[in-house]
Amino acid sequence: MDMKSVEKKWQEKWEQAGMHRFDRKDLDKKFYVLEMFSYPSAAKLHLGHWYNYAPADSYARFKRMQGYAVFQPMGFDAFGLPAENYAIKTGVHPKDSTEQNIANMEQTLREMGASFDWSAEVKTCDPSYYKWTQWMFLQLYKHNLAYRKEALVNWCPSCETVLANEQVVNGLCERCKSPVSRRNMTQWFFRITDYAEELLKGLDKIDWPEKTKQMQRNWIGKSTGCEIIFNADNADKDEIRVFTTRCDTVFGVNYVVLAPEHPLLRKLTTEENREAVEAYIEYAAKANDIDRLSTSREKTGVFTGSYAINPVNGKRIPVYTADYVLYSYGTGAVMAVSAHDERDFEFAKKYNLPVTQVIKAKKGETVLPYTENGVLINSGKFDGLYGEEAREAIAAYLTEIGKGSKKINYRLRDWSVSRQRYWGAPIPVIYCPDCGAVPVPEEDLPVELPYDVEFRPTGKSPLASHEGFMNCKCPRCGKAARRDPDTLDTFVCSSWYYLRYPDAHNEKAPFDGKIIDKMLPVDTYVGGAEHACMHLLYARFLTKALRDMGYIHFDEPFKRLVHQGVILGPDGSRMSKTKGNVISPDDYVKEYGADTFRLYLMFAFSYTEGGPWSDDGIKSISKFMDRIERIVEKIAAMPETNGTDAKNGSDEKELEYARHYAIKQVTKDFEGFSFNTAVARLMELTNALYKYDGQAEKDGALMKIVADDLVKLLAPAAPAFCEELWQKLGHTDDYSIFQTAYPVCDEKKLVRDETEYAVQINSRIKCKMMIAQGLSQDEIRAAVCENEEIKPLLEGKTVKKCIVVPGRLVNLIVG
RNA sequence: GCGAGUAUGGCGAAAUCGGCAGACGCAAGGGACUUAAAAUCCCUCGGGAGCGAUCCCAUAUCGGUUCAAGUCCGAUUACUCGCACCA
Repeated sequence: MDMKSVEKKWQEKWEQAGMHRFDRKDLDKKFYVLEMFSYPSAAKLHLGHWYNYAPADSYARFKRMQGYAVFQPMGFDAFGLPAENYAIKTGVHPKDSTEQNIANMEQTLREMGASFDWSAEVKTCDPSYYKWTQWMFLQLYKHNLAYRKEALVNWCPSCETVLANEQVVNGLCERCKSPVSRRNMTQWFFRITDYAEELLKGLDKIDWPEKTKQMQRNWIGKSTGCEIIFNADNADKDEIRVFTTRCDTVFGVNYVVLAPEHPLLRKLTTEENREAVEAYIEYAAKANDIDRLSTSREKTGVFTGSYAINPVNGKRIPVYTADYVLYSYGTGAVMAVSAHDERDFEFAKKYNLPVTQVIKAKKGETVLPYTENGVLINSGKFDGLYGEEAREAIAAYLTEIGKGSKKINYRLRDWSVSRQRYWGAPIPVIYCPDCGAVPVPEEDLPVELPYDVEFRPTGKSPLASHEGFMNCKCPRCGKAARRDPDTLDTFVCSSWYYLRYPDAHNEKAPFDGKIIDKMLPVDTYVGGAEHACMHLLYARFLTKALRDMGYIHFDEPFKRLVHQGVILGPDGSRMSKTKGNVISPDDYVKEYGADTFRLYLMFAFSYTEGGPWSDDGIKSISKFMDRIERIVEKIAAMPETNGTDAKNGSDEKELEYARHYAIKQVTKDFEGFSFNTAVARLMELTNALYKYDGQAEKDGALMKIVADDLVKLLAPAAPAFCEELWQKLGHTDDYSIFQTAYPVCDEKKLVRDETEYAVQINSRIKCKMMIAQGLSQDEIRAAVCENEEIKPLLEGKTVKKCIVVPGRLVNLIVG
């Protein structure tokens, strides 16, 4: 078959008929299949796009044939650094390159033969979209979920912008890999931490890969403990609050440590220690820049000269500062228990501080530092208590004396969303000398991104030097004011796009809540695992925030999540231009066609695993398709009965069995994204059809039925090819195979008269035998014992036990 | 260091709730058709022993539970991913 022209022909037909357009009158049968939208890159679709989109589209087509009203949209995550970096390098404006790239990618996505509903396309860089991204910001602001504060932020010196914690990988910028430093800047934040607990709990209710859920759990990092107040031994009795998960060790506190950024640090530093402490603060700030990475880094710190009082035993203990304590976690201060914490122990050894044991192992020797649960000693009235019980008792005591209470801490930080870059959605805030930060009124949205901007980085936001953009009037008092020169993190744009698709052309609102409540959640979301702690977490946060504002009424955006695996280069490492191991799908599509290439991708890999690329089998897939085409053509030309009446013989039953077995398995495999086995089952059915065709007498009508089903089962995976075969089979009145019903398995056809059993004696296989359907266990046992191969082996022995696994095996235990 | 995951022929991979390991395919070898090639069709194909029917070994390694283990339990090794001074 000439795949090129066949694909083109059908792609045009589908488009003309609007077959993939979702019709709102089908809302009650909706099935929302979504693939993560892509960044519009300069090149055409790469293998990763193909591997994500093509099989996922087959899944969507499968659901459509099952009778669902499938909604499968596509769009572009079009703002972001690469377009801007490209612009800096080449001078081509990000808007121009992005639009060009989008046009190219739309073209190849269409050639892929995927059934996207292009009428719902969204592009995040389009003012009609980012108007509503800005609207989201305003709603979060209105509900106190967006706030501005000066904060130590991650700064990429090469991209000259702030990065979110999620975008810092091993201390390096996620994009350009340069070391990230820290800076104090005034930034906008989203209060994602307000949702920490719900984001954690919600994971139990969704059908996501366990690994991804685990990653989110770790990222949120819940820990249960206690906050304890240590009063400084000074005139003000300043309260040093520490967080600990081990309040059972509180009698063993040897010193207290403040993070170098802690606000109390300078106050608690005595004059004779000031010089050393100031030097240390500076050292820590710099060290943060260079190697926060290394955990084996030696602990350092200095004494402040002050002391604090342990609230449980009144002991006077020194206050230190050390950068092994992080200001951003907990309270930024810790109580150091040298005997029962590895870090404190190391620090104490280095600076010759005392080590006080207050826990001993339940049995055996206690080697310090001992960090496990244990029995309390040297802890006054709490001596003898163990582990959790001890923590409960001490927490209760601290509460009683007003020096602490139970506390839950999360590792998750608020989401920093300001970016000092040009190519993004402007932050809709105006700064008035009198009124301060004033949100742009909703009716003034969008705050449009001007085109004529010098986007080469200067360390300041490019928009800051665009006077036409910056100057405006304060919406509150009308005085001259300035706009926020920063743009929003692109993850803000992508945190709500799945809500826009179903109502993509709404000009009055981001979406109509009534429609969204019916269309969402996304039934199946397909995309890469690399977004586990970023996009997938942000989207969940935004969904919950919008729900609490009353705009939507569901808790989770993505009911089921599937990650495709990664296709590596032929050498087994990640594809990259520098390694020169990049495989281009285009060459294969040109040679074999898009359907063939898609079918190969589905067959050659376990979808969720991926693996190194090899094209060893692509020819065989092409042959497999030829093989189907030949038998289809033969059957189409066959007279219905071939001059005989060979009906309902054992060969016909076998063929029926093969047909229904394939229906059952392929259905199950598609549902489970196990495409490789689904294709294998279709190969088996094809083989069965050939085998039957080899008979002298055959039932042409039956073969036609089987061929119809075979083509239908294959259709989601090779759509244009199967449309063509469907016509060859004589279905010219039906418009499209995708408007026919997916085959349904008839379980009765899977019941065979006889089944092959494996017969074991003492768990060793001795022979195989056919056993009729419906025999009782005793009858099976009797039949097996009479088997001519088994009987001699039982001579002179007694059968002590007989295990029958219906339809599988019989195991005789003899002695 | 902590957490999660993976490990099956020459290769890609299958294997329901613990029930015939290697489905399906690639590569390889042999054969048919052909003047020849391509295409197509048929056979063999985890390892070892034997003329043979058969027998033994085999799912990273070691041990356990079970009539029965790729699958469950414990330990070990290797690789992948995530987190990484989180108190």
